[in-house]
Amino acid sequence: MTNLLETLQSRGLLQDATPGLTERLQTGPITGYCGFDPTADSLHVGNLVPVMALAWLQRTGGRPLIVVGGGTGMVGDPGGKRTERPVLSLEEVDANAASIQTQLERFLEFDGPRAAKTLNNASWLRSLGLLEFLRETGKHFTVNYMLQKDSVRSRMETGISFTEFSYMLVQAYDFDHLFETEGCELQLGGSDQWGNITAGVELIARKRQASAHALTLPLLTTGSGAKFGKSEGENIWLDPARTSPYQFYQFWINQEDADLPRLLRMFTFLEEDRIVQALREQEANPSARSGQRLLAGDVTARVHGAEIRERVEAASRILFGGSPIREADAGTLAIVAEEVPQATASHDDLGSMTAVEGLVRVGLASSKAEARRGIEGGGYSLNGDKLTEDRTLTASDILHGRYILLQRGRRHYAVLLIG
RNA sequence: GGUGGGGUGGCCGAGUGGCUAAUGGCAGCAGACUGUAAAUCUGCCGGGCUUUGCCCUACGUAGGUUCGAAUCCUACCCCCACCA
Repeated sequence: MTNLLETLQSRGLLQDATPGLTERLQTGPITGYCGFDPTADSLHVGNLVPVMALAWLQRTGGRPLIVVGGGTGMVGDPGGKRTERPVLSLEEVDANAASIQTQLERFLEFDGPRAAKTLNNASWLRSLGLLEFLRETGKHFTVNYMLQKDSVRSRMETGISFTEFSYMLVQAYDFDHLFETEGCELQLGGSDQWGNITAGVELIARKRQASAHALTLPLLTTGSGAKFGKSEGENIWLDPARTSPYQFYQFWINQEDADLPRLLRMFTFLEEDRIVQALREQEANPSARSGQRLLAGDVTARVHGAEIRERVEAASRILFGGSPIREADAGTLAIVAEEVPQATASHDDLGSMTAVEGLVRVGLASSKAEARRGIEGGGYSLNGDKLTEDRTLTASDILHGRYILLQRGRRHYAVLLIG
């Protein structure tokens, strides 16, 4: 069985780990957990880093636990926020946790001896009394210890609320609770979580004279230094209702060459040999974008299934294959129309509806003013021909009696269905 | 608590009575080049509209002075520095 740390290291998924973890792993499989924010009913691409890490934990013999923060979410993070975080009801958290679990099932095995398990910390935190907490948990920490954490220290100048100050103890309590009830000895988290995680390690050490371990994951940015996992400011979600599979696929296809080595290792389970080979192909013939195709295909298939992958690949081939869209046959256009954002218009609308209105209707522009500006800048096309000015849509714009293909830039397509 | 400095568009940061929807830079979108890449150059970049123009909203908050305020005055809130 391969070693967890070596695997994570080679996958670019290891930022830091407590010193004793290597030794501990030599003695046998470990149970590890990672917390997720249950504020949405879907994971997004940014969440995939810890998910992949948990998957590797399971694949190297461990047992992954997922904790949704229904309890910690109630305390919230007051720092820097203008409006109070909406407090979700237990039902909402449960519902969100359920849909998140469905998504996780694509990455983790929820059956068998190493079955992954989802827990909600509300179930033990909400009933926790203050005095009990202070007595059982608070007494194990000195304020001096807490003040040494970077997260606290960096806030000493500007001020930190008691709630926020205490947050690390609540998270430590989680870890201790899981240690006791699930035999969980490891917590994974983003590198910004190091302080909070080690607080849990500390609690377990003092309260139980036992050792637990921390492992942090790298903060993901693109080669250009921007936050990863967003497109035009929007999160890329796993839920097809939030981000269509086509858009999801396109997100990965559009990654830069320079990021491919990292992304292929982080977000796929492909063997190292296969990745090296793919990168070599990419370098030899970059314009084929085979690396991006491999990445996008792999991740899309895992999240949405092989069948959906076929469909979005087909649509992408048509749209980006180079042949003029006006020459596409009805079947081809039907495939495309299925996958890209679409809106409908009636035959009666034609003759009065303008291209600008069409662009707004299919969502390629958020307002008519934006659409007009975009046309002036040469940013929009209709059926593959660049729009040079706004004009009325007519019956002659309809392809195969049904479709008007609109486009922003080179990458963003949408279809207006006439019916 | 005292003294001084400051709060400007997604961020950084100019502006200190009208020519300011507000110089620059970053980010973002688009165009050219290319490979649905990067780099580079160019355009757009508060919002809306019946778009050679018009209308909203905006320079911490609330009032005030003025024909006219991001710019002046008053109060309040917050931040920073030094002092206590």
